[in-house]
Amino acid sequence: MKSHAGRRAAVAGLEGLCPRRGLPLTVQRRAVLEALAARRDHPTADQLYEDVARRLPGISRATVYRALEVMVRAGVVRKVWYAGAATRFEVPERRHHHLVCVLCDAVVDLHQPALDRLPGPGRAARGFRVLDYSVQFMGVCAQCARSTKTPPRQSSGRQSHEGK
Amino acid sequence: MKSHAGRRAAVAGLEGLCPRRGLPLTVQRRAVLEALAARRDHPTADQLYEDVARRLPGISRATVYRALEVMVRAGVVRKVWYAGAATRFEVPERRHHHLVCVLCDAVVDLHQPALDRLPGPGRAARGFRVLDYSVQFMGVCAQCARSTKTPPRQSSGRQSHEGK
DNA sequence: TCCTAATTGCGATTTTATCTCAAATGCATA
DNA sequence: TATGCATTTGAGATAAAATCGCAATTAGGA
Repeated sequence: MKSHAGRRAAVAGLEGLCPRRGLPLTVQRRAVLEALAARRDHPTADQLYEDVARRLPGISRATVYRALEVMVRAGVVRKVWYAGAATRFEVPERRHHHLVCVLCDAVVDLHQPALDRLPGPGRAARGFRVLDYSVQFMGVCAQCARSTKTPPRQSSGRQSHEGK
Repeated sequence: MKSHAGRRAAVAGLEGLCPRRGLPLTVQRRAVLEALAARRDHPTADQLYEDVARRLPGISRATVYRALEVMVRAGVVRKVWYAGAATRFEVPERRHHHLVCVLCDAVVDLHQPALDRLPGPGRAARGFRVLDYSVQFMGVCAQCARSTKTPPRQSSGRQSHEGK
């Protein structure tokens, strides 16, 4: 039965899940990734759980959450618009941008004049009234780069200072 | 001096809280805003509650949450990196950007080739390894613009200061 | 100062995310 | 193809974050 697994056009990035020993590709993880790829919006973990549970009855909610975390660290999946478990706030002042660490979720302000006058969203955003914008750079902060024990690639992160 | 905020006394945007009847400026709201302005990071609602409770013992957690919501809608405060109460995910594909409605938190993808080759964060981001970036346009979606025409409670909705 | 609408505080409730640990599974190796 | 072992899964409890309803209080215009 696994011989026809590729029939579904192997979801991009799946192979990245197993760079070496340590990140097994389970049916649950595959199902979560396929469920995510099948949507065109930005589903929450719970929405994905609903989707996956339809194909894999009995799957645990925790498994979906864990699968997403693993895949985020492997770079296969990305968090959209998120900063840890809680919403964060700021007072809008002069234009600034954000550096976001994909490993520890830290958000740091960045002032970069070269980015302060970008073109607008264009006609594709008809009906959307733009009030402001900012650029988000996703990457790995210096601290995480250090605490990550020489990763074989750019994946396989470790949770060392994940708390709050 | 008035063009740019940074003062502890007159917190920028506070006057925007009372565009007309309907958004009273309470001591609690002022305290929340001042607590937020006093920080240089991006605190959570709970962190702000801790800060405010030091000056206003007895203030309710719910009040802090509500004050933040009101101020977000008034444009005095902004949510950083947030999409409703839950984290959202996506499979990273070709470069795209996001339109984010500050009223309903909807996130819509936007493809805009003019934004696909922006300059990097520069030297200010020393030590930060950039993996990807995207532009977030904050504003009001068409749906919310319609339903906010003559709001029963929040009158004018917000003041525009786009070129800030 | 008076009056009215809006806000506050409190506690309960909902939503979202994480944890523990025995049992099951993936996968490298032979 | 079978075997061994580290890793993952499932289930429910638990923690964390956010919201809700209502009576008492307060802000702000007249």
